[in-house]
Amino acid sequence: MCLQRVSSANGSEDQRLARVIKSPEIRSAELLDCAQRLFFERGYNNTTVNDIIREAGLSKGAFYHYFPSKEALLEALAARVARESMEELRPILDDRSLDAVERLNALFAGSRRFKRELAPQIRRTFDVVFRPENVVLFHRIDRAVTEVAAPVITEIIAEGNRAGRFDAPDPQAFAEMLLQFRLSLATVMHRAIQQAEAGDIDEAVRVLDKRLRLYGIAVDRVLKLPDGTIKVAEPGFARALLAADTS
Amino acid sequence: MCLQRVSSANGSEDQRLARVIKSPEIRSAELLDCAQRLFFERGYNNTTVNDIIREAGLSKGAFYHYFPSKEALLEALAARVARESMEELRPILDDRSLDAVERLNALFAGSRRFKRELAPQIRRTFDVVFRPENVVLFHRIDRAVTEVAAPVITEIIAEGNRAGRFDAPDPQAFAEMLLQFRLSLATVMHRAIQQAEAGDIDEAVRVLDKRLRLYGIAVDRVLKLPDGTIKVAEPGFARALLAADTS
DNA sequence: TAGCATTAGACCGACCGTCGGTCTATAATT
DNA sequence: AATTATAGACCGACGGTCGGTCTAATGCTA
Repeated sequence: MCLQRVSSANGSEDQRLARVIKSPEIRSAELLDCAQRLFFERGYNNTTVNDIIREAGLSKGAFYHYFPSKEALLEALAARVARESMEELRPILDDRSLDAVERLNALFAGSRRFKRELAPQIRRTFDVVFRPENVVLFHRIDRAVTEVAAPVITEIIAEGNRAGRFDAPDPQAFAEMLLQFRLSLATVMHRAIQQAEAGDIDEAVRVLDKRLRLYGIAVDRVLKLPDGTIKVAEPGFARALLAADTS
Repeated sequence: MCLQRVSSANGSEDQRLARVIKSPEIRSAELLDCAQRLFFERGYNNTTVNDIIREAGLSKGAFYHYFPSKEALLEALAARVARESMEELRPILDDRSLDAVERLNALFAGSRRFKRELAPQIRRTFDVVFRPENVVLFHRIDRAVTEVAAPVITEIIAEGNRAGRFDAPDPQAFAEMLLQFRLSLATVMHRAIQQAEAGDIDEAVRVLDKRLRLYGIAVDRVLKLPDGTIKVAEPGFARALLAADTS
């Protein structure tokens, strides 16, 4: 899909790019694909526009035909990532049989399942994205995710309030605060990944697992639920993520 | 303090910078001063090293004699800001007469007082630092502040636990989570400032004030305190900040 | 309807300006 | 003499621009 180079008519190696015309949707999707791979591998600042177009097999001009700037590409990528992860969880949001607590738990469970399935890739990505020098990348994706998730969480909290399960004075404000809260895991996650990579997997698993449980308790408390109601941790999850083979 | 230009020995105007030698402490402090002003005015990415040395009145070579990179300068600046704001609150931390709840409230009150005193400047700075394109600046300062504040908050929580006022399973983890929590105010703050600048001061004040109260409640709940125990909001504070004359 | 002209816009890549960072020379200090 | 602090010319990388090319679809003519 990436990196096409064409030999010229005379059969000798030709360094020039062939002019290949594709539909704009395909092209921009390909650019996003390449950008995603590279950004998640080396970070935003460490990926040049030239890297991207080399991988995608098209020219500078073409790139700037599709995106007004490198920044804009990042923005578009963040939006796509946010949209896709939302779609991943769609079934849970549409399930009419769940009450607010069950729905929150199902959302956490869903994103755990997703992470387990793609454990090696996720771990590598986290390892890059949570690095301090990659804040820009991290922050843009976070903003995009928050944007799509906030209304959804707000609605769940409002529903929980109506059912008398939650006691959240202001669903929207609480949704925003809870979403902010999840970022406290980024640092912990990054530390754990580093530690695991350094060889101390057991300790890393222990710490991460504990923090996931504490995070769940904090969420419980903010919503006035009994400690342990919201389940963020899960036996074996931390280990599955941290011990994933990323070679 | 910034921008000195010197006429040469022959009395004629000399465009070259004179070689002025100062003690390293002074020099690096001056560089940090200039950097702080510029970063807080235009952001990190929008301030070039040349801008800084022009303002500070010294050469490229001298700059790189003191700091190995622009990044390192930012790091040092963040550390200084964190250290200074900590010193500002030192009296409260040293006050042996306060219990844990009182100490937390005193810390919030102290940082409110600080912000009120410097309202115009603080508001302008927030307006810049909370902008999405300035995440790097924001994040570095946040990290530095978190680093110095975490042990302090951990100790307060532990003390509150011992006194039976808090119920926080893991003081350190809870300290880190609570510190993370404060970032939820950044977005709100930024929105409010924008709104105030757009003219709708009353609405901005109302929103910010409400969010400060809700933030306090969230903190209460995480620590298992009755709603309203921790006072983050204060009558007139939001207005003092948002209506400050920044012209 | 075959053949030609026109046009939109996808695409190319040389080039440019900016900016972080380096290097050599030199002035002051010890 | 050696070391430290400075100056500022210079470098290379990188994001972004610009003039122009190529192609496929559309319109027009005979």
